[in-house]
Amino acid sequence: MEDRKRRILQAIVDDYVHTAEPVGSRTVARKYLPGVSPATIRNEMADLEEQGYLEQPHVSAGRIPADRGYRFYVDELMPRPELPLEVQQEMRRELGSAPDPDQLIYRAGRTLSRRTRYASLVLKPSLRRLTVRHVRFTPVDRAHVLLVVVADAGFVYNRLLQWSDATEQADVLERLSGVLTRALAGATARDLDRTLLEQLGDELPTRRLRELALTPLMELLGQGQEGEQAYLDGMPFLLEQPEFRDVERTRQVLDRLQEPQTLVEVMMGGDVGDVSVVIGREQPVSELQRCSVVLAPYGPGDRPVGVIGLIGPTRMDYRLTVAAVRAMAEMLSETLERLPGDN
Amino acid sequence: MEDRKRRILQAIVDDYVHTAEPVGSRTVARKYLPGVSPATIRNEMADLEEQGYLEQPHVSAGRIPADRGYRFYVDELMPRPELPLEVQQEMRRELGSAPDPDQLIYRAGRTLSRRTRYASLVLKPSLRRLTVRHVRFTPVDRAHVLLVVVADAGFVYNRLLQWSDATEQADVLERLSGVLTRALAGATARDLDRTLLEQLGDELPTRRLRELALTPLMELLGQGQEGEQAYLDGMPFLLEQPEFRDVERTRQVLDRLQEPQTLVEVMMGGDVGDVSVVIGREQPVSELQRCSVVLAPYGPGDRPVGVIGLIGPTRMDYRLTVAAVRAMAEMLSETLERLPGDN
DNA sequence: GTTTAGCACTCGTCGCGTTCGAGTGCTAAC
DNA sequence: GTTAGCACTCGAACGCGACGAGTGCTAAAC
Repeated sequence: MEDRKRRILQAIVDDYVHTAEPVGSRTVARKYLPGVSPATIRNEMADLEEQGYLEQPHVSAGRIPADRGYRFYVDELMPRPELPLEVQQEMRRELGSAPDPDQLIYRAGRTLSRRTRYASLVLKPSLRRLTVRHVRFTPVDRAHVLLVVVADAGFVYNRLLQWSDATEQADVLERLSGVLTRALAGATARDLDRTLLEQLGDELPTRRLRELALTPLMELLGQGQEGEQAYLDGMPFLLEQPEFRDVERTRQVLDRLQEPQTLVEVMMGGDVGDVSVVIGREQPVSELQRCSVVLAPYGPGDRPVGVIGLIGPTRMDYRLTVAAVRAMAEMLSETLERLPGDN
Repeated sequence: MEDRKRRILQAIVDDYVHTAEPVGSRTVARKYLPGVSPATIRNEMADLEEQGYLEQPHVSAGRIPADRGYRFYVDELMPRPELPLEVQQEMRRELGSAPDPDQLIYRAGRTLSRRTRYASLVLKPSLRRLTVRHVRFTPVDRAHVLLVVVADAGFVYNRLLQWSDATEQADVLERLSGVLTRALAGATARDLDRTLLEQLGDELPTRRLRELALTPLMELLGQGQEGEQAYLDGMPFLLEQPEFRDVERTRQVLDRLQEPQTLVEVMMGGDVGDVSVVIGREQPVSELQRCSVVLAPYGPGDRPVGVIGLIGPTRMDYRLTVAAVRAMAEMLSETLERLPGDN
């Protein structure tokens, strides 16, 4: 694309992102390309529209970026995403030290949405992606045993099991916990093929134990996509955006967004590597076609285990959101590696 | 209040709740009191307004109930709250059996909001209100220990502790867990005065252990109001209500409602006993003055440990919401007592 | 004394036509 | 290839009148 067209597209995206008003040729000429006349810009804009980068809400309005325009902007035109150092520090402070990783990722989402004024998404790592540290069967009352699996970074997964004579079997449960912890510690779900677990089964005294204890454990370890947990935070920030002025349309979006299934679907749409941006219709969920999502994987060290991100109207501040999501994913990963920090 | 006035007030509330339109004397006469002329009704309505039960949006509109009108309705006029048996069964089915109590209360909120189309509130019991069943210190990695407290009904509370040489001290942690569990099992936070914990301290080998282990445990057990956790679900349902047509006002309400602090505050406003209804301005939070809240305590057996409820516009269907909240609180309490149920 | 018919009055909503202006595309000149 | 000029489009804003729901008051009826 010729340089002037790029500059015009960039000008339109920049302006539209901040004003939410269609941008006319006059505005572009005056504010962004003082050397060029509106008429020239009009010609270029007509070209850009024909190529699908821009669209016109109606004849007598200016242009607004189309999905393709945003895509080009994000890939080629956008200034390097950077967050003011002070904002970064504030985010880090707000993230602070949480009492446990669940709280930590929850706070990460919260801070991210507070700081950017878009809604945040967080995907909690499923046990499948983590390394098991500890398995523990704990009697709760006569008829119930709590299975607790502690994983990497201190993520905890519980399951309450029905169990007759739980209290009498305290020592059995104790031994069971020991055996399973020794066997599984350091293993990821991937390592745990049937064989290993069946071998384990042999170590357990009775067949009954095998069923009661091993089956739910395997379920917990192998839980599929329905086991993924996702949080959404900062919904009300979306209402600040003029595109959500229309309550009926907004309701449909938010309705869909409160379905955990949708969140998981949306967050699975990112690349595995760095920050990824999914713009408007690139997204599979039809109700969210006017929204964009910025996602980044996080996890202790470099191992991505979960996803964190932001969702907003396609007219979102990509530079800000990409910078913020990247920064937060990094902070979160760091913190998860160092774990709780001080206090 | 004379019978006719009561009937008129009831008619106005019933009608307004369903239509969201101010109710005129003609409507009342035709639909609810066919024997009486509109003029008579007008006189009565003027009285009711003077006494603060009704208000008039503007001169040429009908009347709508004032907070005081709703209050009288809820206390005296409302038909006995009852949920169709099939709805109750559907709710019970949806609540079903959850893998752990956290999931259970989450689902309870979700189902409650789905079924009533208002937003649901759930207050998770703080450890202070529960009985301790099990205390467990689990090494996670070299530098961290996870403190897990299992309480009544299988509620789980975690805290990640910094700890040097955690792995080497596995057996110490093991013994520590045993000692503390034996000492604390069956105790509520109330029983745990300083003395008991200090006695415990004597049983621990080193002063270092006392600090590392006991301090966070005491914190966890005694955590005050900031330790309360609250969930909000079904926000988008509120957008279906015509009073939330105005985005700006709605944003303020939702903004406030996403503050966990607010939720706790709101949910602490209920009575301890049965279902309680807090109407409009009776509520301390100024942004929620046009909202009402229906709350009920829940807990295993008859011991209330948490609160569940609904929030909606003051023009909410009190009969439905009271019935639903009551039913859900009962189901939840039952389930928490019986615990996970089958599967 | 209570109820009701009649009536003048209020006031918000809706539909309609007008104006205004931002922005465009096209044409012709530079 | 660029730009000035111009006719044209069309949405937003405004004003205006008609409409109608609903009221309060008065006076008559019960």
